[in-house]
Amino acid sequence: MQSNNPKNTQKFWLMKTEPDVFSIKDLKKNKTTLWEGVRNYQARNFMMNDMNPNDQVLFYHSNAEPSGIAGLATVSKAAIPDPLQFDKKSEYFDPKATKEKPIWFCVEVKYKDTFKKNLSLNELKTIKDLSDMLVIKKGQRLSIQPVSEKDFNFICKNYL
DNA sequence: GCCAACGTTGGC
DNA sequence: GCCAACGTTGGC
Repeated sequence: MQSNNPKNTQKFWLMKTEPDVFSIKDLKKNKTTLWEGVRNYQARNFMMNDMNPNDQVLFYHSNAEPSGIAGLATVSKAAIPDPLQFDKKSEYFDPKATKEKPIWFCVEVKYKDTFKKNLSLNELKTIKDLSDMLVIKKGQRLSIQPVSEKDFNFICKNYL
């Protein structure tokens, strides 16, 4: 699969996770994790086609109190077939997937940093410089979203 | 726990 | 290929 973007360009992302399931603390403890269980084609396509090692990630807690950006991570490995699609016992098992023709992919993500204070969704919505971010848009459910370099840097500079 | 918004499925 | 019905996400 050919990417629209050159492989050597560093890109920026926001990745959502429910902290009850897997939080920035868990990532810090584990150092790296496979971003398994994504079952949305748009999010899959980002991982499969556009995410490369060394891309930077805003680690976002959803369904949290409060929801918001909790940390930083980096993409440490390019996409591989999501092992859970082959695991009959997993809730992410997909009977249509085969080893020859996997359907779902996941990247590996590595811990980088934790925000001293979560940058909550409420606060994000009030920041004029970040008004283009997808995550603040109503009804935006995509669990992996592209972030502009400008927004990424602004957040790190002012809120980390 | 509610429900708006969105994605997916499947009948036609 | 349309679209109604259903399932899921995720803020609140």
